[in-house]
Amino acid sequence: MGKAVTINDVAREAGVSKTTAVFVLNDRPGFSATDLTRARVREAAQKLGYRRSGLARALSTGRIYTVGVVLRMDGGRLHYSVYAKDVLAAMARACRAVGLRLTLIPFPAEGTLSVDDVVDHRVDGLILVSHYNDEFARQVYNARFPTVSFGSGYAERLVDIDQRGGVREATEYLLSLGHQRIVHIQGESFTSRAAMERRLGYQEALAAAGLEAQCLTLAEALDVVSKPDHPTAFIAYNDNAAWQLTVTARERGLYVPDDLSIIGFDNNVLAETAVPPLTTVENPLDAQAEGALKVLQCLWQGKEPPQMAPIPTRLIHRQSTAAPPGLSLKFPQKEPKQ
Amino acid sequence: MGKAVTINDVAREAGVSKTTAVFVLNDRPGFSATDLTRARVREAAQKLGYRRSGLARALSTGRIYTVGVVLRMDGGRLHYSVYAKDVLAAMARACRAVGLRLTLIPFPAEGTLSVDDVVDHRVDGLILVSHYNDEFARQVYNARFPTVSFGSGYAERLVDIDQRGGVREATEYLLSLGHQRIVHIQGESFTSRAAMERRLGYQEALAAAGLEAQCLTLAEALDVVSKPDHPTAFIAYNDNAAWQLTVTARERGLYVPDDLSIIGFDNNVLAETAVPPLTTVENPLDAQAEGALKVLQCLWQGKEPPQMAPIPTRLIHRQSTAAPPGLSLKFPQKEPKQ
DNA sequence: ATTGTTTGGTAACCTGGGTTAGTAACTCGG
DNA sequence: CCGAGTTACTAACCCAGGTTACCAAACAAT
Repeated sequence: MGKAVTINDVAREAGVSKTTAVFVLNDRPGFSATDLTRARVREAAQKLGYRRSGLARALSTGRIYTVGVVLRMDGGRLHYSVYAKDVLAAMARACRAVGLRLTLIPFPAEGTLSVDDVVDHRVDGLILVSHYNDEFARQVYNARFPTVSFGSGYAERLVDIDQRGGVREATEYLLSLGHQRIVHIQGESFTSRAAMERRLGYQEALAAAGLEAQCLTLAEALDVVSKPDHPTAFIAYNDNAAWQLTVTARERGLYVPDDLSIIGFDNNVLAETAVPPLTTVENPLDAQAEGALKVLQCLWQGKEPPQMAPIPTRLIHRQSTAAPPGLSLKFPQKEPKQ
Repeated sequence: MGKAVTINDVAREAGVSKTTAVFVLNDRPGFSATDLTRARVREAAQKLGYRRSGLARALSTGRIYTVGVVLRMDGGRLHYSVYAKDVLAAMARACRAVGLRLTLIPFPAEGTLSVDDVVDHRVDGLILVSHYNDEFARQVYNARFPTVSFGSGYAERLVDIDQRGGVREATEYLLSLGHQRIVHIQGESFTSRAAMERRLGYQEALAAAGLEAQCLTLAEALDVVSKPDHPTAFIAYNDNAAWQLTVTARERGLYVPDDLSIIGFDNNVLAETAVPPLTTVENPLDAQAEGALKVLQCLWQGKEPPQMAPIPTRLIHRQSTAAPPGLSLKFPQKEPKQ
């Protein structure tokens, strides 16, 4: 618990000025010193166990090398838990890769944050995830604080994945398997950007195939699946909905994928855990996190960041998709039941 | 993007010294100033949009009011995702309540962290969660850095819940319902503190009732449940295992709780989501988080923190528990099948 | 020998707050 | 009206680093 060793202690020990100690330890380009001097400084630092104060450094350089992630941490639904953890993990990896630290700024369950709250967190920039509060976002952007929106949210400087393209590709895949009656299970917050984009992707694909689109809520879909002439394929807003549908289908005596094809979205642990494992659209969180940091880095350099193209997704093929029952006779994939 | 307003700007604008400005804005007790002076300083600060730098403040006070949470963020299993998010949320709430910030220090998937890594994160103290690396914990403790272990982990200054008591109570509840054949589904890492404690709680309760204990892995339990003379009750290491068991039981044509009682542990979103919702032992993460911060606060004040008593748990009654089938005739709870 | 240039190094000041030790001016009791 | 106490305020220094501007000595070129 003794006093921390400072650069002054090191300089004194090495018998040089503070400036020399700083320059040697920072390998400052253009600074010349004899090898002997360098060695002496390094030895002194080593001997005293010198560790420089990131705080003081941050104060004089004006950079603290930390980004704040604003994230709703309440909200108990299963899918959001998994998403929040995955986003944080992706951000943590991306930060680590470029030598940044990460501070969690939980968005309160009720009320809101103010710019002052946030700035007091001592961060160089902000990543807004799922804040569900455009007023807050507007404040932060207005304060000209380096900020980027992650996924759905305030539209300015938004780094998002290609929600629409992902669902379109998934829908096209179902069409290519021969499905004609494909239903979309839409997100609960119909108006959220992500929910709208995903629905649009589905609608575009069906329109291109000349088929009629049908969007249901999860509850409606769970209901429809027990009807005799249910659709042959569902494309869900996320993995959780897809999973719930597989469970319900199974209870109704339907086999996935033999009787029913289901595609999810996110490719998170739920998709792997589901029985059968879900075919799903990958949500490239790592790429998205890297993209968000790139935008912040632009802002720190004073450049206006380029408009980011939506990050491409990828369809992950697992066991929840197959040709529809009618066609399965032509391409037999299972024993006919009974 | 203009230069930030400093306390000096405020002082100049108000026509007072920096000291006066600082003292007025901090409401320093014992400092006397006329109301006029106070008003002038406040107005100047308001007018210029002054916001004090937490960084500079931290440098001079030596406290940055931030705790680091060391947490493994990889590890894809569903239950861990939920747990990690819940722990972070609880820590975030606890920190917020006492005016601390929270920095996430992800424990790398491979390799380890060093004390230097961690100290560079500019935190006043550490909470070690699920680090799974005692060597790292030892290093940090040896460096005399204010640190507390959250849940399982290095034993020094451990803040934990009453794992054993929770399972004991749950087991006793099953006994009180009349169950005689109760099986424990044990955690995958048999040697982890939490897994051992929970198993002990189960064993203690059965021993007290003069019954034989039987501990199985989840795989074994899923297997056993399809046998004709399966046990009538299971107490699982966590909600996820309990849930998987309900799903499997359902597929085998068993109804929960009529044919089978199941209790989980954690009371997280999985327990609520399961069908039927799980009776489970509450994992009081909020209390645990508050406890961990209390320990840190002791350390900051130079006091050796008292040994924390395990935080009591609570049995949450939901729909996955009932009297065993044999007794249900005496206390009819369902229509006999067939 | 004189001048210019490079090498090696340092004093002094900067970041933006917090704190200590004082000092003038006013008030009060005697 | 004189000393003691209080009130109102401030100069100077601290935190632990980073930076600027400059200087003396060594060396090179004229």
